[in-house]
Amino acid sequence: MKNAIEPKKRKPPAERREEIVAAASRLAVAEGLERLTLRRVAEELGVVPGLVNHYFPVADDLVAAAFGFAAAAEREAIFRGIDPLAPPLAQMRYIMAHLLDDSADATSLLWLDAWQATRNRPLLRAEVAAQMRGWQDAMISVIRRGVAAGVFGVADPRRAAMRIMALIDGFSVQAAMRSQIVYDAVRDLVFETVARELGLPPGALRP
Amino acid sequence: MKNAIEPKKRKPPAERREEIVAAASRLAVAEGLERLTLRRVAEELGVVPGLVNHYFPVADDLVAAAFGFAAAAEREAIFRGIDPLAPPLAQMRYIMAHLLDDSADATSLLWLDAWQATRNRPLLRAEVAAQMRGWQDAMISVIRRGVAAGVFGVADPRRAAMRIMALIDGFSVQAAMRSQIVYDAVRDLVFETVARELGLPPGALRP
DNA sequence: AGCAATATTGGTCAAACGACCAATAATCAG
DNA sequence: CTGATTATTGGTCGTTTGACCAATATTGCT
Repeated sequence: MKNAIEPKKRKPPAERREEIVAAASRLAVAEGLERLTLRRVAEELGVVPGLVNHYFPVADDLVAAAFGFAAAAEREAIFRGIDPLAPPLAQMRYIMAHLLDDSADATSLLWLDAWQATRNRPLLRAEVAAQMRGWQDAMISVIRRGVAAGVFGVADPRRAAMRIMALIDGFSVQAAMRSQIVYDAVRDLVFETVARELGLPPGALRP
Repeated sequence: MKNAIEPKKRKPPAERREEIVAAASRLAVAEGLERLTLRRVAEELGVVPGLVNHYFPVADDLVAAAFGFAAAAEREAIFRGIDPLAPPLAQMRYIMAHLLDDSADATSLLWLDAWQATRNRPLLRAEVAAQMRGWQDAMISVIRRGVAAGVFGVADPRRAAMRIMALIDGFSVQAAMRSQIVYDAVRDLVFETVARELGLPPGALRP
């Protein structure tokens, strides 16, 4: 019984690092990138601030990693829920439903934080750009499948995906203002415009 | 010659207050809302930080006022440049050209800052909401004029304005990422979609 | 002219932050 | 088993921030 309060435990570096990023990601989603500090992450894990600083000598690295973790996790969760055997229209409807869900609020705020913070954090900007590319690639492949199946009338899947993502970005801004009236109206706009972009009838994507 | 360096001058409170807000607005546009602090504003004006604090005992008030000033100034500058005798289509094309101009970068970044900062600043959120309403109202009246003249095919001007503004918000996000390729593609999307929203041919608004 | 009001100064204060560092102890290689 | 490595601790340091305050000087009112 050397230390009755807390035995000093040591974890393999890779595991500890992942643990830190996960905690930081949780904090980022819950309270925003602004409040993501070394001290808060350390407190969340029950370790000393210096330890977090040991793994992330530059704080911006941690912010970028936390955002990347959260964004990738959410994207993968959505795409993991897709039935690969479902028709492309159903797949697209599933994606849109989750992106424009009421529960997407926290994610929208996180993205908004990230876009703003890229202004002064080059590392975060690279990570945000990478995550946006990840979304775009995923969207492109879904569109391609729809085109191959003959249900989407799209000439250039890549450009269509870019336009759809831009629309959803605009939706995130509205979500941040928390005006339910605007929120619903813009959601309708996104559903309609995306449907039109894919050569579908106006209500084809609405849940 | 009591003080050879700087004579202590006193200005009428209203004028001084306006001077402070103007300086803060300048700073907000140039460096972002993040770097808008009492000290920087004071330095910009050549006064002591305590003086700024005297006029704005709560710093959030100054941030909200600075954003409101900048946003209102830009909006009024655009609408003042509109020829009231020009046909509605030309008016709309003028507005869109200025909103999606390359020089709109600084403004886009300011709005992005503001949207993000509403998360923790209720006063700023109210100001942002007010400015968004201002834009929406201005847009509605232009649309109404076009509808009255029979050149815009719009059923509900209010909803059309909301949708158009949401599209432009999405464009601001892309502008913040500074990827020229995406930037141009999204600009095309906005031009096309707004034209479609107003019942115009696809290229009607492109400059 | 004299007085009240207050704009303006100059300074302090505590809080929070990232960065840094020496000391300790757990882990692993030889 | 022994020594090298390094994860982890606990603490300091300088910076920046918003807030606060007493003292002073200017303005406006009577």
